[in-house]
Amino acid sequence: MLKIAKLTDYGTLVMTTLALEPAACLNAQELAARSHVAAPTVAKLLKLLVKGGLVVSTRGTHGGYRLARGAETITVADVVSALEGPIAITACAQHGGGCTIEGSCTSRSNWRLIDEAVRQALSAVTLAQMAAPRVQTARMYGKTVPLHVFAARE
Amino acid sequence: MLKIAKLTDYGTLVMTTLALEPAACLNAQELAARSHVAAPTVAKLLKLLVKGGLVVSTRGTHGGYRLARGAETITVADVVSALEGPIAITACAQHGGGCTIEGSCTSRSNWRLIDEAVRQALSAVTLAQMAAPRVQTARMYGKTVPLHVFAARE
DNA sequence: CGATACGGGACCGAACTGGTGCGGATTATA
DNA sequence: TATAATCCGCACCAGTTCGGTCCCGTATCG
Repeated sequence: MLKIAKLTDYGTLVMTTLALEPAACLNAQELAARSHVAAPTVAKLLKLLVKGGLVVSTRGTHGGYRLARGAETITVADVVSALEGPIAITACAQHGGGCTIEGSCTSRSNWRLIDEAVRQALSAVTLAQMAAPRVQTARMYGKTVPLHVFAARE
Repeated sequence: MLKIAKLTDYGTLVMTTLALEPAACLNAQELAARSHVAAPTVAKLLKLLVKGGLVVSTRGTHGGYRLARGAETITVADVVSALEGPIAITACAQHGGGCTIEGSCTSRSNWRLIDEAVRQALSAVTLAQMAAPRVQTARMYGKTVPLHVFAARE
């Protein structure tokens, strides 16, 4: 558990695909084919990524998407934030609401430290690094995850 | 987002409560009162924590719970693992299933590094540290979270 | 024997997630 | 100017998960 959403996982996949061809303007369909993610899902992701300012879109006949910045300047934390909102392990870290039960709340401040550590871990890896091929037989998704998305797609 | 389950949050609260009184054998009701978490929820949490080997239980009339080890040797990662299962940011990290699409899977190995970093972040903080009071007005939960659990419980 | 308290389930409603579809806006090309 | 390609912003749906509650069995102490 404590895992990122599957969509976010797909999102990084799409982003790395995009990072491999910085100059080109790839449309949603093309990105779907290259990343092996279902086309409608890719489209949905791209909208969010545009909204987050990570990719820029071009409309029209030969429109498509490309990274807004260099792949070295985009971190995994950026992608996660764009797709899932601000990174906050605990619910209380954001929206400083009411509920100031200081007495039973001594541990809360420590959560923020953990929060920060996790955020740094995600910020430490850039898209460029993620896109770099590694000589290793990476396995993907066990039985609990729909394989059909990746298997047998052309 | 990317947040731990609310139950896990409560779990750490209960654990720190337990850590404050290592010698005593507190029952579920007492722990609920002290941690300001609903009693049935506390009971549920404790079952999982016992199963995870973090607390030991005593049955009978004056039964209750106490930490299985010293508070300095129990980390937040332990609690999270006990309540949410193994810590794995990405779904593919666990159950090495099929789906060996090496080509489109180059980024997978990098996820494991991030995974490890997050795990270390959670392992770095012990229960003893979480229980240590801090002179700071910690705020808890914004509008999106049920306050009634904490507010007005005697 | 009886009261107390843990243990392991089943259970339910609400919220979220992944995934799909459709009408509208924008741009290049013929 | 007309047409086709493409992005955009929703609304929608089914499945799953999550938080939370309840019940009954079992163990221990007095």
